[in-house]
Amino acid sequence: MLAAKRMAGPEIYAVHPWVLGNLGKGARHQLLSDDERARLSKIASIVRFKKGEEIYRDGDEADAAFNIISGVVATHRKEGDGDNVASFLYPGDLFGLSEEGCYVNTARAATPVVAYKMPLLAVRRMLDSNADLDVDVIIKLCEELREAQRHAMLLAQKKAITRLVMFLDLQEHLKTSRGESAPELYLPMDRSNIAAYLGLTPAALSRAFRTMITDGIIAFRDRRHLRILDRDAFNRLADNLSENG
Amino acid sequence: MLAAKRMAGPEIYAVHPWVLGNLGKGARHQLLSDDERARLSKIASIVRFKKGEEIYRDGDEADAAFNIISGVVATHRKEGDGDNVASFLYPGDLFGLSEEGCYVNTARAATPVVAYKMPLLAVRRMLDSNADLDVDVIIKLCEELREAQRHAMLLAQKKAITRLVMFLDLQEHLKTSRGESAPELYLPMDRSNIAAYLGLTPAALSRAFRTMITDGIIAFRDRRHLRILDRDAFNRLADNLSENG
DNA sequence: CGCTAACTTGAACGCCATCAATGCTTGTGG
DNA sequence: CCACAAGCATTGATGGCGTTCAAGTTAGCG
Repeated sequence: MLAAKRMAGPEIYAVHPWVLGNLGKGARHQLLSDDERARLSKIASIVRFKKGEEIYRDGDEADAAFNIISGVVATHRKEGDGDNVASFLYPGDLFGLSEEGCYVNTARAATPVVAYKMPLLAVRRMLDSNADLDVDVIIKLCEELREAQRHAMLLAQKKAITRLVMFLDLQEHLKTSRGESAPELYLPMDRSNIAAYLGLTPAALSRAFRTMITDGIIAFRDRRHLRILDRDAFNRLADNLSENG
Repeated sequence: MLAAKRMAGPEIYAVHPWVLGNLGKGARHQLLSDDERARLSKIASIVRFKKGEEIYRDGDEADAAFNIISGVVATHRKEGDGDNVASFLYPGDLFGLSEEGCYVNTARAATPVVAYKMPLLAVRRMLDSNADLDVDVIIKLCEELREAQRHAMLLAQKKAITRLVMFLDLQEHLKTSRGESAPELYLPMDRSNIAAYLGLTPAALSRAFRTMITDGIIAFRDRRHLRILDRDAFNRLADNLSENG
């Protein structure tokens, strides 16, 4: 059901770190040239995963990197009380590359997923012989770094609602950075996945949603589509965060 | 009290990401060649900061990068309920580089600090004209990324003691990666800084310490030096985390 | 030696985890 | 297309833990 794509092959999107300072109006750009995509597609194969299926496991030998075509992947890490979600990955994202030797976290399909699978060895050979890709890797790493730091700041919040607002805010930025302008926010992943990302139990997440619904700040059309009704109240919560009133 | 250094100039240390997979026995290596250090030292000046002093502030125009000679720097970010510590930076660390345009967090001396200050423009010129430094930047970014992800996983823990154990574990790895083998752990920063890093209040941190002391797991010589007495109990807590026993 | 800031400790409250039961969706097979 | 089953989400009740506010103590520094 994708819009027809003339050009096949991996697509890696990222915001250019030195185009904008903050996560303001950052749009994501295609990092790969047509030539690079063509060469990558020669060594890539298309793989499919059912929702909930494991793509790779913590400790497995890292032999391939993945580039998402459609769907959402969640990377997990088992810690103390169950496993937490370290990141959500969307179409255009690349994962499985940062590791050498063994994967350091577990990747699982949060929705049905279609992806390019590329043998790590071949990718690394390309990187070695192509200085241009170095810059791309740096850009991608910067993006992942910023996201990890945002995630940490989110998790440092003490109240469930605060974390949820930061999460929704982040999702909105992702949406606009993809160029979508729908008034609704789409949350493709399960509640339990969101809860794990927020460091909460599903029950606590549900209550936080309920509170915001009762206060008339947000409304759900169905379990995955929500709309922000009271933008002022929402921003008041969000501003709390980035500017500490 | 540093060992005499024949060679002056910036030093940037990092673990090589593809020497070891995990944070196992990873030792940090000097990334810069003597030549690079010599050239960097030409554009660097030495600056000093008193404990608590602000090095740069969120939103300031980013005009310089810093390389720590001695002391500890904490990067802060103001969020919802006060400001949290995003990272601690030690001698050999480089900071203020990831940004272009404006600093995205506030850096503050957690102890008295001596550092090299390098104009960003000059550093960037060097990077552009020197492909070797690209790899160094990638290595450094990988390291920061891993650390940010560990921080997030730490913050996803629900109990104060769990977070504290993960933090102490991390400090131990840092110590061994610096090649130190003292039986004591040295915590140069204030309690309030540690609490902010752990996403806790100083009160909660104090209670977590007290519990571990009462249980005979750790003991303090003074406020900054502690020793792990019951390694088994400590590891049991730590293993809890990475293996979900 | 006294001051100040940081740390610790105490008591009460509030929020989230936990456990358990109900209700809703989704996917499967008849 | 419908019925059923299994998983997921919500809701309720309770208890533990961390926050909060405040007082007392210690450490660090002039």
